[in-house]
Amino acid sequence: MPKTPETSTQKTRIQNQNESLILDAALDVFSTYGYRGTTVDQIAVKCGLSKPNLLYYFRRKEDIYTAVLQRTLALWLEPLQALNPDNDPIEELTRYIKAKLDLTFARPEASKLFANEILHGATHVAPFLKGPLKDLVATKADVIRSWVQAGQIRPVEPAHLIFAIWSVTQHYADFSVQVEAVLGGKPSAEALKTTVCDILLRGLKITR
Amino acid sequence: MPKTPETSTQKTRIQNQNESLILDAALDVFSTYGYRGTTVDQIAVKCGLSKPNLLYYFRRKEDIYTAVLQRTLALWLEPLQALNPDNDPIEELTRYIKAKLDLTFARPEASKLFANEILHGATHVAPFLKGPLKDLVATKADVIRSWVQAGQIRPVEPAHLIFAIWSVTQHYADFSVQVEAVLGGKPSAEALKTTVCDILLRGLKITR
DNA sequence: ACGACTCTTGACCATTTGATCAAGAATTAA
DNA sequence: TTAATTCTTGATCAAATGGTCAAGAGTCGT
Repeated sequence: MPKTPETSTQKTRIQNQNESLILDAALDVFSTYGYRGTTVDQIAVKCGLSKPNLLYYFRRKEDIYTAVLQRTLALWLEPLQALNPDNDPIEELTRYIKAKLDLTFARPEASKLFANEILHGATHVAPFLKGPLKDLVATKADVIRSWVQAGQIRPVEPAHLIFAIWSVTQHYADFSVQVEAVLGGKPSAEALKTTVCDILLRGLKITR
Repeated sequence: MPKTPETSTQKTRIQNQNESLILDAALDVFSTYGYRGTTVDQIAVKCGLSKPNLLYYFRRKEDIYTAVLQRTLALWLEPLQALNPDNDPIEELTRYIKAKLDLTFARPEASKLFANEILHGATHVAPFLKGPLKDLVATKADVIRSWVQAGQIRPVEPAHLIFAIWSVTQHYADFSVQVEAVLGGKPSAEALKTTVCDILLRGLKITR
């Protein structure tokens, strides 16, 4: 009986190589055209493989989609996980926002893919949202709450501060077309970091 | 020669009625499934007309899409247009944010439709972004700049403050699935207004 | 070199879907 | 009522697309 890649125990050199090729191409195409707007053939052309060959590595189009989505989720949790309760809150939040913006500029396709998935009901990542993401936000909300109680920052709804950081930073990836149209060009990544931190964090600083 | 609705000078009672039915249904479906994810038949079923009948009123699927998109654009400009330079800046910005959030909760489909359009390259609204939207933002950025120069609020990059307001408010429509998954339920619209205004505007207030 | 397994693809299929059209039903103005 | 116009739809088409398959090409351990 011929083994299919999915059921094989050990991955071949060629398997690793081609799956990687496919997922890279798929990220590009899915993030640009959405799930339904993407054809398997588009991905195939982009990575230089034939359509049946793609479907040899991933049985269904949906399998490609979930695989590429899965690969980006870890990337999403990472920066928030690093929020350290023992450091200065403004410094920590500044670092977090800057890390998020770095991600936004380095991997805008990942942001767009995720945005599209949520926008259309998150049918493939609902467990992720209700599980790991919810838990992580709860944990980090506690961190922010502890900063408030220690008088290190002014009172704020922790979860909504996190939402605000997410939405503003990802806005520059997801809505880049609009941002560039309105500004008349790409904003500088470095200037943006200062500007965004300013808008989001200045209200948290204790003034005396 | 039979007249097609598009070329007729005066619209019939039935024309007005059915076009409205179609566009209402189309907004729902397009905002949920995206452009490619939507079939003409889905819209037809939703509004109780036959598919060929839809295509009698709108020749192509794309015409339905642009029509429903067009109808929402005015809605988008409205609240920002009301920003009045002669009033107190914090009050004005608070009013703007609350109006935006009201829109978000009243018409989340409109927000999602727009988000989806931008996310996928804004191919149908590029002229809108580079024209009316850009102009309006420029005008209102001047208003904000004048507040800064008058010492009424602390210095801020006006365009990016506007972006921040857009992204945060629309986040609660576009990413509602994520917000609700993380919070474990729908946030209260009224509480949200206070929270969001707080996060976005507290940093602008002059402290003495 | 050989045999077993893995990889690749041209040809093909079934379904979906945007769009057309002719013919009939409903509406409207006279 | 009548005739012109507008509205409606069943039937149908062509193209796009997800997915299959058998047969051949390539790879690898021995």
